[in-house]
Amino acid sequence: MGILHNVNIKDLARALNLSTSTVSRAFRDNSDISKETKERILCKAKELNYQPNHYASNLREQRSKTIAVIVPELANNFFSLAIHGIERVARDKGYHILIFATDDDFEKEVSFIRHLHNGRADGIIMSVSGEANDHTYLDELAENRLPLVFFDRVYEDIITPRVITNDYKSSFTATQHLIKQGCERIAYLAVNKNHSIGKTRMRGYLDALAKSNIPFDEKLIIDCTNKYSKNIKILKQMLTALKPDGVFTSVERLAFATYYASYELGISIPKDVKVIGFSSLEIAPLLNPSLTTITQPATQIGIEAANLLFKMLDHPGSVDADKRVVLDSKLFKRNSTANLA
Amino acid sequence: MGILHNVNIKDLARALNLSTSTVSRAFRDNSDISKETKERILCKAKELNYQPNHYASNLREQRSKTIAVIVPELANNFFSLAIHGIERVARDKGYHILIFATDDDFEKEVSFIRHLHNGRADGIIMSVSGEANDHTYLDELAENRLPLVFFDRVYEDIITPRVITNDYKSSFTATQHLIKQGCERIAYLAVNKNHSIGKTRMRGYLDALAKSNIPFDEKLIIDCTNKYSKNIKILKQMLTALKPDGVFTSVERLAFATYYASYELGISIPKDVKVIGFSSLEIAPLLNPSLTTITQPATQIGIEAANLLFKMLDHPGSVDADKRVVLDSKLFKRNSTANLA
DNA sequence: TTGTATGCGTTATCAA
DNA sequence: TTGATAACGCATACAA
Repeated sequence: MGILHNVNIKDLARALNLSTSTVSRAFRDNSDISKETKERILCKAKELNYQPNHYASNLREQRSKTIAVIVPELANNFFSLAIHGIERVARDKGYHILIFATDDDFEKEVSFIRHLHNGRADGIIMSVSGEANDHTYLDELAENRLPLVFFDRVYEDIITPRVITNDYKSSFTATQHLIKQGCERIAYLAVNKNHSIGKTRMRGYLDALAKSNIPFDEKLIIDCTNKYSKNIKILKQMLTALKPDGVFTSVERLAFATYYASYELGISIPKDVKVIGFSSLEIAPLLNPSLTTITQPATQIGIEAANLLFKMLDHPGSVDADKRVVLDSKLFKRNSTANLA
Repeated sequence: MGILHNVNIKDLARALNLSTSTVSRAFRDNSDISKETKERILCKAKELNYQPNHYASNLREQRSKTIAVIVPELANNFFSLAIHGIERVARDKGYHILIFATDDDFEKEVSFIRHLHNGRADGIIMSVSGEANDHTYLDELAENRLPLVFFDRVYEDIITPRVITNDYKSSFTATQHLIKQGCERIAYLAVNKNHSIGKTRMRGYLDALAKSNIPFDEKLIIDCTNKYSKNIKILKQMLTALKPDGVFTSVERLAFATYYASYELGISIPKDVKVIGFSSLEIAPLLNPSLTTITQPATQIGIEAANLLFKMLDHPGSVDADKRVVLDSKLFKRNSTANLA
């Protein structure tokens, strides 16, 4: 390793007997510069492995050409795919992305957002952590906060563009599907009942029950956690005590937990209990039994969110603050909700 | 949105009737400054939401406090977990990570690496794309290239610290396991036979066959691709034409493809063919049938790689260039290799 | 077409 | 303990 003196624009200029401004011009498109000198410069630059210093450029130009992506967690198929979509758009635009995981910790979220006002990112794409807190901190920054786009998990009362799916409709459809397959005691599994997404999805569930005149049993609404072992305990308890014939999980992870709990208890899916869940798992067909899913267009959500942000960056004012893009999820019927009767 | 003039150190200094140097000192630990002024400054900073400009600091300090992570792909459980490990260490150190996915494209890898010599990152942690190419470009940068740590997929001939698993041993064990379960015609599925990891894993397979006096049939070495549909075609062809009784996949994705192909052909796992694969899938027990895996300590690999890099950054010269950390993978026997006889 | 000079926001050196 | 000043590497306005 040793001394790390990367060659800078001065070195390059000296090596070419040119001024730094001329060299600088060779790397920008619009400036006046003769073809030959430009080629000479680019050639020498390659030879010396010159790379314009990112920090100096950004400081000078007052923009970073990077966008920050804040998500609750990374080990999650939905967010992986969404980030992938964002990354594709960003790359096309010559931008980089900086990823932050809040681990569903509100403090971290606030800290990240505040921190980002140091010029490190030109804009933010975020899926929020929770909303049991006072998040008006976003409004406090309002006058000069960074361009911000929400996706999937949003704060309803913060007015900024967002890309979401039709969670109410999807939940309604999912619940109806369970009912059609013969379920009458359907448990609803949520991680955080107060989360905007948790609430919306639950409304769909409740309304579907009502429409089919199935009485609502509050005990069947189960509040789970983010801890695997704790969830298994909760679910085993739930499955034995309440004997549901259907389980609707509002989050992918809880579908897996339901499988594990059922295995341990010797409860058969779908014979004893049918399972449906929101999930972006690509190998859902390979599960035992294959899992019926409501699948969000995760990559597309990322793409739309990025497009929205870039529109805001490229043409300030061109995107209404209350703009919302709503995409449709898709129901994939598989064996975990098969009617064996 | 509007004008984005973040408050800078000058604004803050003016608001306090102090010089910028004094203000700057308040944010550094070692400098002399009176307790009261420091508190006054920090308080006002909070009030005005002042964040030291990241680019200016980095330009001035000549270090970025970020490390770059280069991986072949992101939609991969192993790399997700490894990145997670890296991120944990980096965060503790007050560093950020910048993630780059090469999509197994060697050109991109070269371009990323070159690009990173613009001061954007202080070091690089990388899992390489392929090695069918001339990658001595890394050596060309050698004199003043960034501190670099390889993990999992490495270039054998580039001398830099690395964190790997004992792939030879794991493959040997995996193949032996299949043999013990009664397999005699074991197909070996690789994505790139020339890849360092592909080669090492294949040697383990070959030696295990030899040790059990099972003749080696070259046709059973299958070179697959990164395209799902193409792989399915290759595997269906292979399963029908060669009738293996065991399949050893050197990459997670190929195990899934084998499942799909078998489903489509009506071939039963594990009755007709047993399957084992390298995989970091956490829900392997939920597959149909549950998948026997060789699982690498992915998160730990990331942690070790990051620790190594930070050691290099903190104490230049303290890590030998040929340092290698070797971790053990673990074999999880499940139903995909069950002996039903 | 090319060169000179200035400033982006910060920190370190030196002087007060 | 605090302040003035220069420098980090680059890009632009302006001069040549």
